[in-house]
Amino acid sequence: MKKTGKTVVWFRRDLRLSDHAPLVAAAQRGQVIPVYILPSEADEESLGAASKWWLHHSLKQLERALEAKGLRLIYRSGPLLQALDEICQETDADGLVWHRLYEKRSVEIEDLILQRFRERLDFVEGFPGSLLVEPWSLMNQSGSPFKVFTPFWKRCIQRLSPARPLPSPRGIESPTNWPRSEGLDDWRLLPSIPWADGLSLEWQPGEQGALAQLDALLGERLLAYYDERNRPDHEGTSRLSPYLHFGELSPRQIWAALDSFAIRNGIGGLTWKGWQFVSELGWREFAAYLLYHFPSTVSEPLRAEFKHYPWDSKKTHLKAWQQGQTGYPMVDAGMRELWHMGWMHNRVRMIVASFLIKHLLVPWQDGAAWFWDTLVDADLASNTLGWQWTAGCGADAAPYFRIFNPITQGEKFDPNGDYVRRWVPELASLPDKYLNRPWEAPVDVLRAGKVTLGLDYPHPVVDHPFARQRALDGYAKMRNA
DNA sequence: TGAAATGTTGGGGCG
DNA sequence: ACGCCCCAACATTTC
Repeated sequence: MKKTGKTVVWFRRDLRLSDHAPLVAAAQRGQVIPVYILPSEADEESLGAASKWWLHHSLKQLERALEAKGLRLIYRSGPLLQALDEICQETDADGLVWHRLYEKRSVEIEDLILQRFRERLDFVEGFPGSLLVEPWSLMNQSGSPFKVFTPFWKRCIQRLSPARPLPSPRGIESPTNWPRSEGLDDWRLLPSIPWADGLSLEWQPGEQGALAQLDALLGERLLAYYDERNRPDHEGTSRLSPYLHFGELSPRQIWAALDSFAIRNGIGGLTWKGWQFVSELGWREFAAYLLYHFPSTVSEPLRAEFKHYPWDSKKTHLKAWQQGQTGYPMVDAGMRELWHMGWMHNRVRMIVASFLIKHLLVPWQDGAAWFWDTLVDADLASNTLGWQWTAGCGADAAPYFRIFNPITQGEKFDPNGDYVRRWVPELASLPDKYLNRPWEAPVDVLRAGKVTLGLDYPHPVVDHPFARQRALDGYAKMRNA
């Protein structure tokens, strides 16, 4: 092997230049060759439509940021191992670095890479950084993985290193000859239907967008987070999830930003309500942790007895849910927000998920698949945890009998009806009293609101008390089986 | 980060 | 003054 000091930086879900340990390490060695490889289906869960849209724009931004440093971003297609092999040979690189990912197949591939390339190259390393804590480094007292959030997170916090985020390296050496690159546009990541127009209005993918969003959070939003995070009618949440998923921002950067915000404003200590937001980062960690230790939970319930739940998967019901036509305004508002934004408020995610699983008895995997396809923040670990949590079959899950009432949840968390009226405009003229229960409205109220049920807006697909009882009966049946 | 049924308490209307 | 009922408000239990 010839020592060249050239290093391939394999970008994955770390589409940023700051706090990027592999990039820093590569820049210290010598010439840097940034590469993004579109994984083949055998390498990774194939991306949903919304994720593809995001990825396209995020890569464009990364490309631009690298250009400003005199670098290019080389595009290649999988299989990953082969593509990495080729690029290293073509460029004479003797180094290969990347950020670790933690899904099962990614872990396996990284092991293979280490085996195969360590003999040939001078420097081969996967860096931590996508998570705050490596999943294998944390076990409970009996040596098995945590299955409950609170003790997991307590240990996590104890373990956290106070390391500061790394600045983006300056004066990176670029190679004299650039290898060939595929064209990003040729990958056709953008959808062919005009669906993504709404996404473009709502989101700014890329590192700059991520930092702007973080900056917007650090102020009133963060101070009010504890009280506002459940209000889908307000901008109460951080909206950092897609940036975190694609690594346009690292959890360590967020942690550090929150820490210095607290110090600047003289609000420290564990009592500060702002730490509620940090615990949301904790749930992200917990999700990745669980998926690492229990990879089968992508498709199988963690609690095995749930395999016997008597699902009733009517495709018509699934479709009504997907299209936001269930006749329950809060549910439909959420599903339409999802379609328009590629995103849904977390409180509403819980409501629509509970509705699909418990009111319609559709298997949670079908809901997870729809979220996977339509969310710009679709994340295998978080999606799996979220759906299993709602279904009651996961770790630290909501008990099965905790069935959200889509009517009262709407009235409680969208008290003025702003959220429902925005996404279900055909009901906008109804008074608050009937907004979440239009089928109870007297005929003259419906007429005044210009609503004809079954025509402008659907009748409820199921009766709530009936559906609730049916779900509970199913639970009893499962336990007896 | 539930909802609904059931139980308890206390004020007020009323005969 | 008293008992009775109703019901809101809150607490507890159950799913």
